Amino acid sequence: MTNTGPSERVTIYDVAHAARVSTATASKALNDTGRVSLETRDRIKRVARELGFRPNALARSLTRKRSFSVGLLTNDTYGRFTLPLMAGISEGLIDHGVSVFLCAIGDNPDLARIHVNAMLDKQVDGIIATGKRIDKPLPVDLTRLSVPVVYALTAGPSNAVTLVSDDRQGATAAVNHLLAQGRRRIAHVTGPSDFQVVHERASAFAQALDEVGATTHARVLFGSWSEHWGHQAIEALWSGADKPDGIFCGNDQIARGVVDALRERGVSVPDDVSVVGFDNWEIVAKETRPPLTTVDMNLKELGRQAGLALLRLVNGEAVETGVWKLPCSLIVRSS
Amino acid sequence: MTNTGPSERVTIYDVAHAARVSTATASKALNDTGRVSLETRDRIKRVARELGFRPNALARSLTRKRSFSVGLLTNDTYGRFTLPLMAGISEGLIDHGVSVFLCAIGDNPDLARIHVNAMLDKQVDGIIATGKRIDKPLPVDLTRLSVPVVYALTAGPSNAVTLVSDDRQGATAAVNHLLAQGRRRIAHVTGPSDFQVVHERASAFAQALDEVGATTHARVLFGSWSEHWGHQAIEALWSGADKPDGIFCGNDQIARGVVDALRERGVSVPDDVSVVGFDNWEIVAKETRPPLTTVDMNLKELGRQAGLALLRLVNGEAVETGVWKLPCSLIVRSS
DNA sequence: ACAGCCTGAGAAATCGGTTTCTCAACGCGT
DNA sequence: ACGCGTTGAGAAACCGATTTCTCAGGCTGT
Repeated sequence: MTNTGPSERVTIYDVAHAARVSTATASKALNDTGRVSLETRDRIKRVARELGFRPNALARSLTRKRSFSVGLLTNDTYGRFTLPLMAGISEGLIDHGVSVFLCAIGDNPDLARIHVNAMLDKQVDGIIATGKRIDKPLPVDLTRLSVPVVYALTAGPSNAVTLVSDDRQGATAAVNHLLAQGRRRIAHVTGPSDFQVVHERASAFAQALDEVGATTHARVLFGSWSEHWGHQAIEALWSGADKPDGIFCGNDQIARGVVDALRERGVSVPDDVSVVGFDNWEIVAKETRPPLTTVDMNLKELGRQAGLALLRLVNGEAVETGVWKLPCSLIVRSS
Repeated sequence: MTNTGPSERVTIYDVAHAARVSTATASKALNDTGRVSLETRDRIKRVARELGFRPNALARSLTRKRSFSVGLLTNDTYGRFTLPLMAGISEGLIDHGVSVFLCAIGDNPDLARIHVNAMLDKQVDGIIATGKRIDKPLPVDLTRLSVPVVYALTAGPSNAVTLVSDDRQGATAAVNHLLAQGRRRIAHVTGPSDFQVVHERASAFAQALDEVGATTHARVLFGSWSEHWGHQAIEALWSGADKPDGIFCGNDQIARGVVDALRERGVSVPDDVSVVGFDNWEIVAKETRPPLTTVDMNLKELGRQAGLALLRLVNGEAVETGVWKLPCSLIVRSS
């Protein structure tokens, strides 16, 4: 029963011959197109199944002018954002028979160019550009391509579809959670002020406090995206009077630093101070003691939507351009 | 100067027509094959350049029976291993015009089957299977495929090429580093005992100590791959007499927990105790206080080699089967 | 001057499908 | 019995390359 030889692939000619019809009829039968009697259609399908026929996607793509593959460009080397996104894209597209070429281009424009050209040569139906931050574009111009492009978590031109998480809504949910815990002296320890998301989150933070009239104790501290900065911030906050009872952090690493620093000072989380992070990077959030309450950007869903949006563009369907903000979810743990 | 219309692609017919030759001659000229006069060859190449001709890879693949794309299968959802590997594979293959289909299959056999079929339909030249651990296979059988398969960081059949990091060598380097610091009472805090790498590292640990006759104080503690376990292990070690002055950890997360726990006990790292981790997961290792000395598995290089090995198999070249162990590097930081 | 070889180039087949066009056979209404 | 529309199926063109085969013309040797 061993499969001798390199198992020559079964072509549509083999199927047609075995079913005693022409390849034209075979093709029409297998694709449920054209005029073929039900009887013949079934017979051909049965024969195809028996022979284990699998159409050569390359040949099909050549005439259909659809390769059923798309390119995914990323400059995220750690994969912290890319892989969840990728998983979502892949999941959303595999149902439509679409596969994904992944290209990690870093910040190298030449490498990016090479990869984009390779993808275009392979006739990708479209491209998804992803990055780490929404206010910087990838190091390559994708606006003059002959295929549609969708941007996710990276800056795109205004006439394109760009998907991002709704950081404002996420931040609001985080602050409202702190308020619901009865916290009123809330600080925001966040990343570098040249990130657009930093401003969005900070502005939502301020507004949410404003709405309950709790602005008196509101403070925003800008720094870096590191645990180290979380420590420093606590040092600064605890060296003054009016210590906060709630801290909303710009990401989980900062939150991790904040929680660790508080513990080292003997401040109990969440009894004395409640802390909320951002990103739901499980490897950090779950290992923090106590596990971190944080905002999840639903990257997988964002990826799915990006994939489906690209598919609609490929099919020539109308798609609303501009920035799509997808909701974040608050993941409540013990902090 | 705007690009009106969907910019019809330039085909080899256009080039041939513009250069007043047949497509046969054009093809031969552009590929530096066949018999074409130098003069004609140059003219055709010039025309092709002027027209911006880029051959349709699909059409080319159809006759050449080489798609110049390979599939990458992974069950690693966080991308901690996959993305560096991917970057290496991609980097090694792009020079050869080969692109990579990435499929995240998790632990779902059906999904895996679907993706493998999609890749085969798209005529991938080969497949690279990657995972998180070398003693478990992916949830799909790749042994009866019509294309070559290379395994990286996952279990493969013995007659295939499997690339893994040389954990024994890496662990030896780690222990020797501790010994070079003058440490003699060394413990090994590592992951679950049902991981093969855990045994390899532990065995290398024991052997390295044996060679300098320092086995008296050698202890191996098995646990989980978490920071939490690092804390617990320190608690256990410090509750007895004969506390270690050097700790080799099974991964960076454990090491992170160990270092944090030591700091909380007022034990100085590295003055009182030296700690070495494993993985060089920078996001953990660099943020540990002090930054972690750790073993890097050189995953990018491993990926590059996996890609090149696959390419050789695709080209029908002889490749030594079995397990290839690639060296690890010790990254010395301050711990 | 003629057979034989080499060179450069094109015609045509091919890869594995899809799609358009054509056509024979059949049913139906009158 | 005749015209007409419908149906099922095949022949052939096509997608965009590569590759084999063929052949005219020039060169060489005797």
